[in-house]
Amino acid sequence: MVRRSLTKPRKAASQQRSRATVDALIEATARILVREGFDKASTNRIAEVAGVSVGSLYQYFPSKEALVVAVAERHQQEIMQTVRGELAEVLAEPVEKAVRKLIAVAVKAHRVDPKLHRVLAEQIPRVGKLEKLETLNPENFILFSRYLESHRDELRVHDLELASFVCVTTIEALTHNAVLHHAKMLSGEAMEALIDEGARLVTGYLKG
Amino acid sequence: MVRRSLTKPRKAASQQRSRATVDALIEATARILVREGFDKASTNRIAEVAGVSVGSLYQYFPSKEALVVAVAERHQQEIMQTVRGELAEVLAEPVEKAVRKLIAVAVKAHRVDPKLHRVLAEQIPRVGKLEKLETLNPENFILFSRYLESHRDELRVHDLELASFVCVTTIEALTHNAVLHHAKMLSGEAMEALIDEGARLVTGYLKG
DNA sequence: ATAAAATATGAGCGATTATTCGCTTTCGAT
DNA sequence: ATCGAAAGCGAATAATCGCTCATATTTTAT
Repeated sequence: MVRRSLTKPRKAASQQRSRATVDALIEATARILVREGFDKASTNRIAEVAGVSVGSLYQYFPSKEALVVAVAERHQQEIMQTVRGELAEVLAEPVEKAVRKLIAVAVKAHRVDPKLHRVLAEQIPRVGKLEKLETLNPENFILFSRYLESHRDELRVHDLELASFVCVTTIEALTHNAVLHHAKMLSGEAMEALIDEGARLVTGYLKG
Repeated sequence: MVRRSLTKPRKAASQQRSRATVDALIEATARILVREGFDKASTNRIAEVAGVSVGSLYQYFPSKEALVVAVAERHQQEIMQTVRGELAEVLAEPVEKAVRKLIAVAVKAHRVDPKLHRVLAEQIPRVGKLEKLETLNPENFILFSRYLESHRDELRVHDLELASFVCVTTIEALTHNAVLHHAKMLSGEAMEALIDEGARLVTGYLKG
C-alpha cells in the first residue's frame, strides 16, 4: 500500500520552535484584525505578518476559521482571568457592593483590548464554525448565578435563573456599548457616572 | 469627444417594470440571507433567485454592500413602524405603564422577522460601507429621551441623556437576547415573565 | 411607424483566496 | 556522525466572486 500523504494539520506542537510559530500566527491574526480588519486577514497575509510560510500555518490550523477561533479564545481567556478573580473576592459582599464591583470589572474587561473586542464582536460573520463564537460567555451566567444563590435571602427575585439572565445581559450590554460605542463615556468621570447608574439599575432590581 | 460609457448604476427606477426588479432583488437578498446565510449571498446567486440578470442588479445597486444595506433599511423601517406608533400612544401614560408597553413592543419588534434580524446582527461584517449598519437605531434614543423629558417630574434621574442610554441599551439587549438566543423564553408564559422583570428593572431605576 | 430612452441580458474578465504538496531544513536521540 | 521525525517552505492550483460591457429587448413618446 502506498504511503498516505496525510497533510492533515497536526494538533500538537511538541518542539519549542513550533510553539513559537503557533504563537506568532495567533498574534499576527490579532494584529491584522485590529489594524486592517477582518477582510484583510487572508491566510497568506497572516503567514507573512507572522514571518512564517502558509504551509506552516496549515500545519497547526486546519482552516482560517480555526485561527480566528484561537484569537477569540485567547481574548476570552484574558478577560475571564480578570472577571473570575474579582467574582471570587466579591462572593462574601452584600449586593450593593458586589454589583458595583462587578460592573466596574465588566468595564475593565472591555478595556483589556477594546479594538480587538470590537472587531470580534462586529466584523466576524458568525457562520460555519464561527457560529458558536459567542460574545456573551456562558461562564458569566454560571458565576453570577452562584453569587445570587448564596445571597438568596437578600434578594426579592423568585426565579434566580431568569434574574441571572437579566443581570448579566444588562451589565454586558451597558459596558459593551459604553466602552465601544460612546467615546464621551470614556473619561473617568463619565465612566464613574455610568457605573453608578448601572449599579443602581441592577441593585434596585435585585433588592425589590 | 468620445461618448462616455457610463455604466454607473442609475439611482431611480422610473418604470414599474424596473421597480419590480428592484423589489425582487431586495427580497431575494433577504431570502438568501435567511435561508443560506451571508456567505452564500453572492451577487450572481442573488440575481438568479430574483429571476433577473447580474447586469440588472448593477443597474440599481452599485455594489453588493448596497443591497445588504437596502435589506437592513427595509427591515428597520418595518420595525420602526411598530415602535413609533406605540411610543406615540404611550406618551401620556405614567412610567410604570409606559415602560411595560415599551418592552412589550420591543419584543414584538424583534419578532417581526427574527431570522433576518439575527442574520443582520450576527453575520454581516461591519466593514466598509456596512460599518454604520447599527443594530441600535439612534431614533430610539431620541424618542425615548422625549418621553423622559415630558415625564421629568415623575423621575429620580438627573442626567436624562444618560438615563436614556441606560434604558434603551438595556431594553434592546434583553429583548434581543431573549428572542434570538433563548428558545425557552419564546413561550407566551416565559415571555410575560421576562417583560415583567424588564419592566421592574427599568421602572425601579427611573423612579428611584 | 419610428426613434430614442429605459431596461434587461449573461458570458467572461481580473483579482483574490483558501488550501495543497513535493521538497528542504532543523532537531533530537542514539 | 547518523538518521528519522518534526518543522518549515512557497509556488502552484482550483474555485469563487464582484463587477463590466457589448448587445438585445421592451417601453414611451411622437
